[in-house]
Order: sequence, then C-alpha cells, then structure tokens
Amino acid sequence: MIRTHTCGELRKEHAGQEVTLAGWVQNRRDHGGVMFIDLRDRYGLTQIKLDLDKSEVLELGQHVRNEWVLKVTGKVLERPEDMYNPKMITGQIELDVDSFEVISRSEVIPFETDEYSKAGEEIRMRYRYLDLRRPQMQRNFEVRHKAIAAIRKVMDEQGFLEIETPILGKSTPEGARDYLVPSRVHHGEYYALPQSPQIFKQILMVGGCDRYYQIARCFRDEDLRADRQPEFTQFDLEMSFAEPDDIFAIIENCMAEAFKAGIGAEVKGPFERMDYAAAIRDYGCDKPDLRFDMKLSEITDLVTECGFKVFSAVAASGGVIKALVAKGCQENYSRKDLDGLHEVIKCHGAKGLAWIKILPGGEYNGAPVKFFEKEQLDAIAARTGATEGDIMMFMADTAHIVNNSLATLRNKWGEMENLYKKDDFHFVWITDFPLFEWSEEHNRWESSHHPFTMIHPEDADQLLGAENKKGGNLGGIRSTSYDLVLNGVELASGSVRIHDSEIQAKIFSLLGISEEEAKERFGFFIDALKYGTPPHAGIAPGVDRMVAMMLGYDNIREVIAFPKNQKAMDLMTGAPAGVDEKQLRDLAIQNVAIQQPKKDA
RNA sequence: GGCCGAGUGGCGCAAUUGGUUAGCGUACCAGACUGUCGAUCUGGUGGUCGCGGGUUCGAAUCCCGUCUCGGUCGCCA
Repeated sequence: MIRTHTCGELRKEHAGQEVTLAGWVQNRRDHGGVMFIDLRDRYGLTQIKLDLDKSEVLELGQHVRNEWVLKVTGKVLERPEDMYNPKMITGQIELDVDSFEVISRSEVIPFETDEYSKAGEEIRMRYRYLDLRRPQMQRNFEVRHKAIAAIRKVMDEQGFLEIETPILGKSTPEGARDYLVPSRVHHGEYYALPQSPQIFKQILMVGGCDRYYQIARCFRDEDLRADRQPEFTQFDLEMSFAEPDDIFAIIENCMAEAFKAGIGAEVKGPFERMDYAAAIRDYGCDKPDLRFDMKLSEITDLVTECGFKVFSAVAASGGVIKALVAKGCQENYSRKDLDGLHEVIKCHGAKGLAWIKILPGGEYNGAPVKFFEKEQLDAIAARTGATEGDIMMFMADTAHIVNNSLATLRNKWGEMENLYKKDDFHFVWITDFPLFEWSEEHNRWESSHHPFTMIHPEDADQLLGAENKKGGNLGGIRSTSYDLVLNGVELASGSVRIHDSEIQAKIFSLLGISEEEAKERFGFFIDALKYGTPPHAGIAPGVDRMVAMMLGYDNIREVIAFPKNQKAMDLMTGAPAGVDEKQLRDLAIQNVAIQQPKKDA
C-alpha cells in the first residue's frame, strides 16, 4: 500500500510518528503563510498542514484543487488543545507535511460533494462515481454490507446453504412482466430473467437441499416507484419440513442481527402477529404502521338508519362506513384544513371525507351533526373511542375505497402529528392472506401471492367443489402465507408451499390454467412434485428496502450503487441503448417500432 | 396510461404573480492573509429562463403543444 494509515485512523497516540496518507482533497484553506487541506478517504478526514517553513511544499499546495488525489508524507502533530476540532474524529491531530505528490488531478466537479450539498438526483445519478464519494453514501454501502454479512453469518450458523439459481430462465407468464433475453442459438426463443428464484428454490427442496438461501437479484419489468427498481435484491430462503413459526424465528434472528450489525439498533423478536383480516379491519391495509395506535372503527350498523344520506345510502347499498379518530386535535384543525384532507385521499376514488369534532364540554361540531340524534352521536363516539377534544373522520363507500383512503389518511396523520419516532422499528407479521383475489381486468380469481401457496388448513375443505366465478366463495379462502411489515412497509413475503401434486393440480385448474397449459408452463415443476416432495416453506425479504429503512430513507435508490431512474434508465451508462444491426441479425430480431431518438447520454 | 409537482449561470434556489439591465448562495478564476476547519476579505468570469408555437406595447411569469426529472394511482403472482 502506498499509504501507512487511512484518513480516519490517526489519533493523538500517533503524535510524533512519520506517516503517509493518500486520499482526495475535500477542502483547502489557504492563509498565505499556512495552508490546511482536509484529505478524505473511505475512513474519514484528516487535516494536513502546509507551512511556510517548507516553502516549496506550500508553493505546490497553492495549485491543488478539490477532488485531486494526493499522497502526503509527514509527521503527526497533536494540535494545541484550543485547536481541537470536535467535529472530526481525527480532530485532535494534524499532519505536518514534509512532502506530497499529486497522484491524480480532477476537473472542476459538476456538483458539490460535501455534506451540505443539495445536488438533485439527476445530476447525482449521471455522475454517480462522484456521488458515491460522499461520506453519506459510503456509510450507506457499509451499512448494507454489514447487514448482509450478518444475515450470511446467521444463515451459516443455522445450517443453510447459499446456492445460486439461474439468471437465464424460462418465462412463466404469471405475475409481473418479464425481462426477456433472446437466444442466438434458438431463433425466436427467449430466456426470461427471474422475477424471483421461486420455482428453483422449491425444486432445491425436492432435491433434498433442505435449507437454502441466496442474496438474489430479481427482475420485474413494471413501472417504478421510490421503493421499486426493475432489478432489486431479495434475501431469498426456503426450508424443508418447516412450519411458519420456524421461518419466523429464522427471520427474526436475521433482522435482529442485521439491524444490530448495520446500525446498532436493538430489534427484539418474537415480532407481533396479526392476521390479514384484523389488519384490514383495524388499519385498512395489509401493511399497517404500528409505531402509532389510531385504529379504524366500523360504524356501518350505527348509521343504517340516520338522516345523513351520505351514510345511510352507502350502508343500504352494501358499502361500509368507517371512522378514524384524531386524538386531541380538535383545536388544531380548522374546517378548511379538514376539508383539504380530501386531496390526500381522492387518488383512491374517495368522494369526500366527513368529520365531526367533539368540543370541550362534549358538544358535537361538523356538517353531519344536524342529521343525527344526540344518542346516535354518543353511540358513534363510544364505538370509535372519541372523547372531548378529538376529531372523528368518516368515510362511506365500498370497503375497498374506505380502507384504502383511511389507511392513507392514517399514515398522513401519523406523519403530520409526529405520532412516532423515525428510528423506532416496529415489526409485525401479517398472516393468513386470502389465497385468491378477484381480477377485474381478467374477470376471474387469481392467486394473490403465487399459485404454489398452500391453502390454510382450516379452509382446506372449501376447495372441494369450488368454482372460479364472480361472487363464488374463493374470496373467503385463506392461505398459509405471511408478510413481514416494518413501519408500514412490506419487507418480506412468504408462505408454506404446496408439496402435493394433486393439490397443486387442483389450484391450477381453479385458476383456469388448463392441464396442457400447466404442463407447458410448469410441467417440470409439477413432475418434480410427484417424486417425493418434502413439505416446505420460505420467505424473501427485500434487501434494498430493509437497508433503506435502517438508514431512514423511503427511496431505495440511496442504497443501490447504480440504480435506474423512473423510466428504468441508467443515467450514467445510458442504458438501455440501441445495438448494432449485426447483433440483432445474430438474434433474428428486427425492430418493428421506430426507435425514439434519445437525448444524448 | 392517468393525476400532481418541478425544469432559470456548473450546482442549489429567487424574481413583489405580465413591467426597466433576470437576482442570491455556492462552485469557478484572480488577488490578499501564519491557525483555519462550511475559513475570511477584495475583485471578476459565467444565463437563448428545457424546447417549439401563440396571446400582448411588453412573457421566466399567461395559453397550447412537446421533452426531461420526481412523486403517486393503475400495475408490481
């Protein structure tokens, strides 16, 4: 190594030693007769001093600029006590430079990289290599590494084998859109990049691999979000002879170790559990943020016969009316504020939001009040738990719209009123998801998780004679599945799998996948199930989201070294991009659409 | 695909809501300075207000179209 120490290493114990550092120029402060340069590397900053008594060194220093790479040699000096810099871990020393060498110069950088920089994402992505130099980014990737390393350690101790599965696979046109890779050898045929290693990991169980895991890249060609990238990383695992409790214990252990190793946070298992039905009932969604309380209450039965048509009409038509109570907020929200909340939820199709305040003294205030008897209002308040000083907010619509809207409103309220601490980590297992969900688009029931999910044992007999038609009983059938939710974010999804080829066939037929079709798509898999399949279960936490949560981001691009933008482009490399005609000819591919001319990369 | 927000020197933002020569911070360049640490001080360079069209005596500002970026809904088994 051309250095003897790193820029984060020297302390006053090193005073008097002759050392060599190498790093980037973070900052230069020229006082004429003395100059200070903060030299930066992955490990920290060290102040180096160029003094007039070595005038040739000082002269050289005048030409140095930010982001140049220097190698400096000199003596470590303890600073006079009144010149300690408590903001720097190396702030008690400085390096008195005897000689230095410019290893590499830098052009003027296109955006500032210091800790105060407010550069926008577009410029950061385009010059990601500069962005990555920032201490914050360096920390992000250190945390990510440590968390993953901790997971690998736990999995090793628990006897899991890390096994790789193919990236070039077969398209199984269920679920998300696939990324396709054309075959040069088989013209007109395509590999698909894995949406997850799902089928392979189950086959590993059939193959007796017992305990498998992998830090796996997954690919889904769908529209992106702050927490969704076209390629992302899952901590994928599968266990034979396991029950949900076994999976929960492993993951709780992994999360505890990952959060401890990553950010030093104490996360204790066992995590709280809540079934899907309760989550929807109490929070309106399957990923409740349990850092704060504020449950929904259904009041449909209390308002079926009231003068307030908005409620009674919805109740009569089979909709629901639910309420959300904002404790102690009566004074802080004006009529205008409350009416403005409609903006927050109208994206879910909410037509309006009704509200009633309970004033000090118990008087009700709000537009709907005049349509109710006092006793009715008292009953509603009793049901929702609202008391003096509170605001009751109501939604009346289909269950779907009411739940979505109030869940969004609840999260918004928690944020506005600071009902939780940002660094509080509240995990919860959501269990027993419905096995099927109705697809309006395809006008049929589809798997809500994936078609290999085991039915809930208590609901097994409901599969007999079931039919895939609207209004049928499929919606009520539960699965043995579970999500891990952290602070309102879905971190992982998993289930017990079907290990019986007959049940698997029954599920396929219920899903409207014919025998021939099933054979064509998953024939190898159905065959595999026929040769002695152990019961097995698994789960797959999202690594990007997990690390983002640790660091307090809601944007996973901050914890991915080279992420893509909202249009799935890599602004640094310019991918995706056109290719040579020859490449296309080799693959027997022709462009049918005129390519949009792209902005210069 | 829908909706919302944004686009102004290299970067981050402003422009009293249509009014004179488009400002501020920072970066950059030059100079000064022997203890700074987001150094300071003095001076300076740098802008086709994303692009195209329209309204107007006059447009960064209003209208139409278009492109780009972000958020979100749909979508994401």
